[in-house]
Amino acid sequence: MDQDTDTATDTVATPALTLKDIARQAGVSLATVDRVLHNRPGVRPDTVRRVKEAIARNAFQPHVGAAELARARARRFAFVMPTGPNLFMQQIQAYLDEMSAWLSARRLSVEVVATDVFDPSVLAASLEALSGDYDGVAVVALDHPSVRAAIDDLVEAGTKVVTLVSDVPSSRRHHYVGIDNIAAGRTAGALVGRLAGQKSGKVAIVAGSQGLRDHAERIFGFNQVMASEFPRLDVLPVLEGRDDDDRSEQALARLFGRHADIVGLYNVGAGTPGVARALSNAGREKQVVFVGHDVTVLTRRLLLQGVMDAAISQNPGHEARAAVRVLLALARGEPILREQEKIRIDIVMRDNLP
Amino acid sequence: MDQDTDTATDTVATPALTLKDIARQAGVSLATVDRVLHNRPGVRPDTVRRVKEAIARNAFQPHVGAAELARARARRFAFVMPTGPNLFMQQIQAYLDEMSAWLSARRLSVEVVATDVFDPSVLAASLEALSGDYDGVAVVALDHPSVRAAIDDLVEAGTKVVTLVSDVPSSRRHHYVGIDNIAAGRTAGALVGRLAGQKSGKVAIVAGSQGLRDHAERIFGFNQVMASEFPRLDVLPVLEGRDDDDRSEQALARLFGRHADIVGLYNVGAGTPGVARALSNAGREKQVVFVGHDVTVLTRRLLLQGVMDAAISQNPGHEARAAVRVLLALARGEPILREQEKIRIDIVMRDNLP
DNA sequence: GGCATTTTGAGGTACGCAACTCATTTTGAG
DNA sequence: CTCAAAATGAGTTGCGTACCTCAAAATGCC
Repeated sequence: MDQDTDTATDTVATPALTLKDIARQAGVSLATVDRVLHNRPGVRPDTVRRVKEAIARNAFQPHVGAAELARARARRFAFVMPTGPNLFMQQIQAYLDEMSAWLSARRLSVEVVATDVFDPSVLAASLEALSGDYDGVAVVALDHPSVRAAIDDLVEAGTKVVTLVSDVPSSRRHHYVGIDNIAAGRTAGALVGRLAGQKSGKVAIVAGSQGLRDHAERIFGFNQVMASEFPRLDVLPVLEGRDDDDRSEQALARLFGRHADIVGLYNVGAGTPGVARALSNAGREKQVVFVGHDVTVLTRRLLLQGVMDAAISQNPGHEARAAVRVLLALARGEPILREQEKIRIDIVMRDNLP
Repeated sequence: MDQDTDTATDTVATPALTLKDIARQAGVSLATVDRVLHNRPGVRPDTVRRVKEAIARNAFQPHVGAAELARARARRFAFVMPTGPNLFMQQIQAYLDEMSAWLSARRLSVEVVATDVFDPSVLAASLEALSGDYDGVAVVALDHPSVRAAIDDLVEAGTKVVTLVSDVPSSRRHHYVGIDNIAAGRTAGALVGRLAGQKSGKVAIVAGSQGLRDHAERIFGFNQVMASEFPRLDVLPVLEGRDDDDRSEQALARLFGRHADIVGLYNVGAGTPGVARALSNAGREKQVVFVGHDVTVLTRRLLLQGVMDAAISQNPGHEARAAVRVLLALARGEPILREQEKIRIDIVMRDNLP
């Protein structure tokens, strides 16, 4: 068998060391290695150093399976998410359900806590109530001082905390699983501008509320791009639809009445059904470039019909799984694969619908 | 604490059964359950049924950690990939390297076998040579009868096989990790057509070779969309650049000389540096919509400069990790999370550069 | 009904680590 | 130097599964 003279083999991973080997190398007992590994007290600093060196020198990784097996209690994670009919949140929950086999094979439990995430004090109270019972918490967080305090308390108590979809950058949360909303807004702006072709005219924006951090950030990014790259397009004042179908529809219908030269439309949040209705009632589906967020049953149909031109999307399945994996890695003390857990800004058009 | 009257908790996963429980429920011994679980011979069909029922009834999942710990030998996977300076393949390897800690914590080994994947007999021989030594093989496969036979042999021998980036649909491979190239071509077509605005004119295509399955499929999808949706654009015959910079540049330069009204350009494979050079030498960066594939150092720069308008991309990190996870799940007999392992067609523009 | 054959039970060992106890050694303060 | 406190060693148990052996029971065939 000499055919493989032009093939090379390169080993990526090898070891097979155990804690016993580390103990021997460091010249200490298993018990001491264990103490160091779990930063338990009662080890002289110098000894700690020797053990850590031995671990580093061998790039030793404790066997995940063995560690998990040896644990006394199972790990519990909580997902704190909004009540109500938000489709995107429902999708995240659906994907959590889909993981149940995966979770139970690892003896993990994930509980969904539904609460009013828009009321800071209610949300903060819900978070405080979790203290001590969970190894990790993922939360769709409103950025508010009392929420921040609640998060910091959890972290202080040793719970791993991940913010989901919406971040609280000033808190001590360990990780944020979600997209950069300014970049998402910029992307929407670039799409509206470029898909409008050489046309000039006005561009409408419908948002849930400018008080929501993610909506405000998207609008900011959108305007940034429009101002610098598409001066021929004139951005109208933001309509606030409160993510409500009827409100959005009516506001937009009035706007269409006043302006005949609208060539672009950016829907920042939910309320897509109402926006689409207003658009078709005005008979402008074909002339107006319509960009929105998230891939749902509805936006999928609108894309296929050509009413909607592009959807900016963050993959809910990815977010659900990334949040679980990050919490697990944090709890185990494993490194996080940043590349893997980063949520991308997806541009979805008709032909690359997932 | 009654504040949480409006919060609900929903448990996603619970159990904590073991094999012993299953044995008791099925009225058999542990040994018999073990025989059924690993389909070892010597169990009456009726007994098998009873055991399987007990497993199903309880949605029992063997503890992954315990199973992994109890295994005698470690699992070995091989990645069969092209030799040479293909940037995309190098990225996949880099991401495999990045997983080394993750792998060794699970006592998995991944070896990269470099070979000439474009020569069917060499590739087939490389695959045959792996037989028996590996639990799983991921291969960037050329679609050719002898390669298909080699894959089928591996599968026959009990090795799990995943095709990577390029598929061999007619083989018995267990899974394909990669994108739908027809849809990718369609997406490219839609982008070129829409970003060209109302302009009419000619569209150029540069490919590596129409003999490569993925390139041919992309071109097919591209033409499909152009014909049906952008009749005002005239697609020129495909230039073959063999993924070579100079060849691509020269061919394209000649084309620019002959046609003054080129408004769109689709680069199907590699050779992007040459394509970009031809474009700027002709002084047409601004008038021509340029869409290509993959996000590399180069395409990133071209996107930022505005020379390139969009890149269709498949995430190499995702592909590397998905291939490993799929092989592992197959080897363990775990279910595959299809949603998670599906490689999406990413549209990357300047503002959503990863 | 006796026999060979198939099926099943019972039990053991090993895997690598967490978590614990208790005895022993080392250390530093007085 | 003495003694209490701190640091460490040695050892045990259990986690849930894979994999193995050997004996016992059940089955089917003539």
